Amino acid sequence: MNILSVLANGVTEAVQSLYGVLPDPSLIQLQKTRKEFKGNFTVVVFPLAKISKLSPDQTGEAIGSFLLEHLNQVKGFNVVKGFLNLEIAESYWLDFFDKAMQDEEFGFEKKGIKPLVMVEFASPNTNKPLHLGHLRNIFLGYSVSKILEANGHSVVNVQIINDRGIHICKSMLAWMKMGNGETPESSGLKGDKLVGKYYVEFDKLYKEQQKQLIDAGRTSEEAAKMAPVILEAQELLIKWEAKDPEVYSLWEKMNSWVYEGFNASFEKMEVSFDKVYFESDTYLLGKEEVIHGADKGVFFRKEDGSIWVDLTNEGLDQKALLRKDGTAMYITQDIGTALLRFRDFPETSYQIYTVGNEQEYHFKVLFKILKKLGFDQADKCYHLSYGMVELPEGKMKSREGTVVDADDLMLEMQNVSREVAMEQGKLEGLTENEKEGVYHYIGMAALKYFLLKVDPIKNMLFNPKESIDFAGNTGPFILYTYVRTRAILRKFEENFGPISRRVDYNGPINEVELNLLAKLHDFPLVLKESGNTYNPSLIANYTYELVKEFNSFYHDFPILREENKDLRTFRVQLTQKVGLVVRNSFKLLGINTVERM
RNA sequence: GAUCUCGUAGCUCAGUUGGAUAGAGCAUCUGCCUUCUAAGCAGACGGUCAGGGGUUCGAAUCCCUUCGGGAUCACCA
Repeated sequence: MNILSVLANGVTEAVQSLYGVLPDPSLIQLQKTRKEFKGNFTVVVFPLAKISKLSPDQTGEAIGSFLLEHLNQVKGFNVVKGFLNLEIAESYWLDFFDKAMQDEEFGFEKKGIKPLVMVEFASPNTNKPLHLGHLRNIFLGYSVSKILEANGHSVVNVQIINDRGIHICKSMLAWMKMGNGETPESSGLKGDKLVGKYYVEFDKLYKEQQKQLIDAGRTSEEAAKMAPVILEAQELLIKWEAKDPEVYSLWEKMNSWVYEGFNASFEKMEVSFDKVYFESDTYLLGKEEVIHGADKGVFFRKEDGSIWVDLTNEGLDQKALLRKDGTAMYITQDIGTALLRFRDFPETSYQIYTVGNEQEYHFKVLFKILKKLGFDQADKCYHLSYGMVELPEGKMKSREGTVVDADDLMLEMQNVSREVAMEQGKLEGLTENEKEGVYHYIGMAALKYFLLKVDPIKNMLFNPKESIDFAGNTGPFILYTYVRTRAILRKFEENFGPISRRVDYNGPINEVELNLLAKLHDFPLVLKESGNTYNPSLIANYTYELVKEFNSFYHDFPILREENKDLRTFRVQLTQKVGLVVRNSFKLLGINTVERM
């Protein structure tokens, strides 16, 4: 049984036996003892003093004595201003550590004991390359998926690619007009970059034409509607929907370039998907379902033929689902996608959509619609919303060229990492290839940790000029500590053979060792909490605290140089376990560890 | 205008269901490498937890209100 429940039960018994009242569980408040006081866990006495009708300090003393007498895990206590601080016996910590040492998957639930969860993330449009905002999305979604898995769920990672619509037609049109048959091979450009380039070209041309129209006396609204290129793009979309062979094959060709580019980026990011959905496969299904819903009377038709849903009873608005010309909208395809997923994975318990917080309203509406259509799964759809990544000058805007390109940033991180590593010069003996691998991993650790350590719901700031730190509360700092643990273990094994998984040490334990054990003790709780709240930042911050504690230990006490054999082994075991928990935590964040740096 | 969300040190962020004297990193300053990797450790400096009111034995945390930033409220995606 967990020590916290042991203590809670003990306090309950104490109150009942001392004061004859069974206390409500909410009155038993246990927390970790603050550093400046002696003890490991603290009982907040104030609520219990109401039952005892004695002063908090008297009550604390009485409960403390009771626990000392009845629980062998408690070896001492003190009462300070209404707080009962309990000291836990070393035998409890050592026993815990012995169990943890034997549990390779310490803190992890057995995979698959909980129901299947679908996690959607990434979900790019095919007309633009990936940028920093996507990185936050992708790292967040991937990490949440890993965390849920560690909490015992089966998980499928999916993404929906918005591969159809006016946006890709714009790129296609510009390529037809100005591309001269350019391909990724002929230009040396990554496929997504090439297609993105023509999207920008389109926009330039479009703006020029609008300006001419405005100069000729049109309003800006009129100009936006009548510029020749936009009309051409719309025509292209209609041809596409009619599956015009020429248009369709161009669309297929350009999208395939984009996917090749995306896949190269995903590989660098070290993420993967179990299934990819395409809007072009789901929008017709969505249309059908909307029409079906209108026929059933779940939705209603306006005079012009457009189809709407009325959500005013749910506190929302009316929302269009199908245009008067019968074409699909953004939400139409989302309905279709959800449907397809329910069919593909009927055993799914939760569906998690990792999408930015600007779409909160959209998902509220979507889930209500699915519910109205009679899908019970709608109750188990969850919008994992996250804040924007802002630049010092505000939001990233592609039109103003202030987007931070994902590939560029990843490359930049690797470069910085190389520079720092060269200065340190600790990688002698590795081949150039191995070194580049290390630089890459360190760079990705810096980037991923930077984006994941912040609470997802908050907007966060990225300052390109300052680049991402490698010291302090950062990925590389944590990696560095991991590498230290690895070096110690290597040397220990060279000299003394394999490390035992049984903890035979009987104490004493010094304060820093105890802090480390207590931190390790927290790991399963943190993992559970981060799973319940879909929040990787809890893992990130936990890992940082663990590593801080270890560095302090490493600095103050000899490990390999410890002469007492039993103590040396204990400290090496502690080192090993810290290293493993760091590595596993980083896995949950989607970060790979390195052996040297 | 309505709804949602955020506001904690110069900057970037932590702060578990309300608990003790609000914590880290960066930046600035000071020590510590012939001993397990100094991308480290230890210390100093730095706060009206946006302002005001309320609930409570106790509030950064809950409620009300004002101010400030962001987002959303399309037959755009």
